[in-house]
Amino acid sequence: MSANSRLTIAAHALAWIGLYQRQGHEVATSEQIATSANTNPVVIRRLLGELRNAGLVESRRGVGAGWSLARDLESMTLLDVYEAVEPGPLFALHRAAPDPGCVVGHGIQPAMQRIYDGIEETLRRDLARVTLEDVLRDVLAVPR
Amino acid sequence: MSANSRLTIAAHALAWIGLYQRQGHEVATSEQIATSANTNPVVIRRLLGELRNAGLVESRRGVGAGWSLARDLESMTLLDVYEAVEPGPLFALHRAAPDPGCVVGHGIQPAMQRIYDGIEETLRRDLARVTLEDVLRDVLAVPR
DNA sequence: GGCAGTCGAAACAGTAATGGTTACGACAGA
DNA sequence: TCTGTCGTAACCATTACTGTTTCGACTGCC
Repeated sequence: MSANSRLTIAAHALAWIGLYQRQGHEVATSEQIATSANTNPVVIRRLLGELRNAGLVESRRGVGAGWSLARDLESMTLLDVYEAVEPGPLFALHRAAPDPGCVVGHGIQPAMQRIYDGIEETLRRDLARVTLEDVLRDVLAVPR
Repeated sequence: MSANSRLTIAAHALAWIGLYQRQGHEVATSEQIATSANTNPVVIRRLLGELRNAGLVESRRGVGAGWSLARDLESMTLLDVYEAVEPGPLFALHRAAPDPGCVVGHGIQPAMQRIYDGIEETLRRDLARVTLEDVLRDVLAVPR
């Protein structure tokens, strides 16, 4: 599976903003977050833009601009982040429709779809169990 | 997520071979399976080659050659198929290592990895619960 | 009013995975 | 020897992700 790092980077950014605000700062810049995540500020802005569409963060423009949390870390789960940055399904069905004249070709898509739906439901439950507050706590608990 | 159809096509192929053998045939050709799955025989041979490496199917060469099941459908689970055709992890960590001098950059990877490990474990349990026999039964149960 | 810092967004390149296709050698049974 | 099928390499098109550059928009401050 061609795994991507979007969920990881998004969680990183949220934890970073949360910690930074806890230290008394108003907003965090994409530049700062990009330095911590070792990537490009535009990559961060793109991801945070999706999180803003989902209502997780807010952005200010102009001098002294930057990003701030729209909600408490405690009220955000990894499922919220996942839904904001990962639109597609985990598994795909056939790229081209299978032969409807074949018994297997006819029945395989509903059968697999039902299985995939169940799996995604479990994944979502797992993701919903972890808040960003949990993530930040675990991050800070890692020994130096 | 750039979902692929490898698990779907592999399950399709196995169900097809299983049903075909149940109808009294010795082996199935990649040509037949490709027709049912509406794809190219080489795509099927590539996938079945991975399933053969995993000990799920066998192939014969020469005239009258083709593919047959190496085990009963009842003894194969979607987890076996998943492991055979999907090597990578579900979620990736940072492409480039985050800043180790930053608290978040330092702790984020172990924290996220632990979460991802738990999620993959759940996924594997889900996949292990479904046998290919279940899949074929569900496929045949889909109304025309 | 102008300056400076930051976001917003478009555009482009590089990389990788996936899937489709062609081609051809290897193999084995008739 | 012929034929049908696998085994495999090679190539291409498409797509997604990531990184990068660029420039306009916005806003606070001087």
